[in-house]
Amino acid sequence: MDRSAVAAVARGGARAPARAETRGERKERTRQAIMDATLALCEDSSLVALSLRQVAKEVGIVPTAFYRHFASIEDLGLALVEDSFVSLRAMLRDVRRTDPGYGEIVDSSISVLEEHVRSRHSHFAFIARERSAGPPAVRAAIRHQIELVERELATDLARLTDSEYWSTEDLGVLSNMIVTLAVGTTEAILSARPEAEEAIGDQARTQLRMVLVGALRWRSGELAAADQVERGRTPTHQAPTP
Amino acid sequence: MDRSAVAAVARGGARAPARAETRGERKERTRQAIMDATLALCEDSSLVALSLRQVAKEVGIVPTAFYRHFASIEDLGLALVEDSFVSLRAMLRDVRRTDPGYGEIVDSSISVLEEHVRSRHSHFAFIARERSAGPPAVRAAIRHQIELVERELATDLARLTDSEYWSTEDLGVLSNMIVTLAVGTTEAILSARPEAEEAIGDQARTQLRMVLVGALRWRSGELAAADQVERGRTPTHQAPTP
DNA sequence: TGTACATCAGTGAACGCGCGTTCACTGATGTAC
DNA sequence: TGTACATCAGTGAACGCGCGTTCACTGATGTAC
Repeated sequence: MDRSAVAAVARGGARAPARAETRGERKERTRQAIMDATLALCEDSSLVALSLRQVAKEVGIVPTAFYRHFASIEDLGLALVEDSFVSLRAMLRDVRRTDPGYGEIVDSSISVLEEHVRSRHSHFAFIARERSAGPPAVRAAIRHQIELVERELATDLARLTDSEYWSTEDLGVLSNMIVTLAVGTTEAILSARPEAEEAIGDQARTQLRMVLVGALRWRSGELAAADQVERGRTPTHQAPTP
Repeated sequence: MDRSAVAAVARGGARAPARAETRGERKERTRQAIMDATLALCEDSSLVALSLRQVAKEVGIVPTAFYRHFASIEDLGLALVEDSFVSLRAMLRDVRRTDPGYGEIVDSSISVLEEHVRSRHSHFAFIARERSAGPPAVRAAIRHQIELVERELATDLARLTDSEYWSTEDLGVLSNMIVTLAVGTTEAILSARPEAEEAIGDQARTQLRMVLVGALRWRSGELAAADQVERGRTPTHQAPTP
């Protein structure tokens, strides 16, 4: 008896394709099935708790067939990092596509985040989870990718701010903060019940506004802003002394 | 042959105690040894990837003796959450002990964070890691504790801000943002090489200042601040229109 | 203080199970002629 | 177009190993009298 889903489909068992697949196409499809199954299976634990046999069983192949595609679960994890960051970069592209002069950067950016986290749920969950819990190589790969995103955001911010007031270093610090908040918002959306999602989005919008209000008042290399913070407890509504 | 470290110590094998331990004291010591060993073992993976036998071996007891102390690894995890938040709350106490009028809240708070993350390294790493990767019950417990901390911080902030400008809701949003940044800083310290720690602390200080500058300019229920952000790209140095 | 019994932290054998990995294999697909 | 051979995705048996959990046990500590 043949219980292999992949093999069954290959022989036209389900939705018979008009044209027979080539060997390469079928292999690619199995590879994708392995990656999809893995994302689903580790959704509520972690890659480090997942066995090759569980994955194979979910896909409908024999455990040894796994090795035709990946050398190990860790290797598979690295491929999933690649895929997940393709999703993340698609999101960044959408964020940038918004006209930055339109006056609603904050609202639209968070909306784009919400939308992508919803539609690419498992990719974003994978990044958020394995970032701190994955196998060492996977963790390192994710951290590296996030660092790249941070640097890109810093150069975006450089275009939007006055270079007279903003040092390269402080742009990096601001970029890091925004990325940290985005990661936090993503985690919140992922772990919240669906009806709470809107509230989380609103919170994120408010946070981003608070940060940008601070950013506009910021002047690198001066203690004025910091002094202001620590001197009074209510807004002074005065211009900072240059 | 007896290779049980616990048993050996109990019989005075190492640094013989002046007074014989009671049965209860010895049990408590083994319990602590289990918790310490677990923190050490899951340091670079996760609780979900840890076996009862690994823990028992590390402690020097037979696997079945584990059950005298915990019903399962998950149960042990919940005990570790308790312990870890004792460390975290000790940190919060130290943060609050700083005179809030002293004018260096930011510097001293981050220093206290750095200090505690260093000295209670494994507790903070445990929270950061299992928060998103632990067994469901452990994850839930950590999220609950963090939520409590967030609410406490919100009431602290209420005392430091002008209630005319700040709604309860916005205080919660600000509190959530500060906690998110603190978690991010903790993760960064934990995963950084020691020589990079100072730079991370400086970054955290700058971020907290940026946020507080924004917070002082914030006025709940008004769009003024947000409009400001989106209208111009350079600081206007003008008072927000009320 | 001495004795008899209860408690219980830790032991050790045993169980059935899922694990990663090896190996020789099958048979459809692909290719050279 | 037809044939002979090569490739290789997936198979299935087998391995030794570590797993969680059961069970009856040991012997030091604790307690009642």
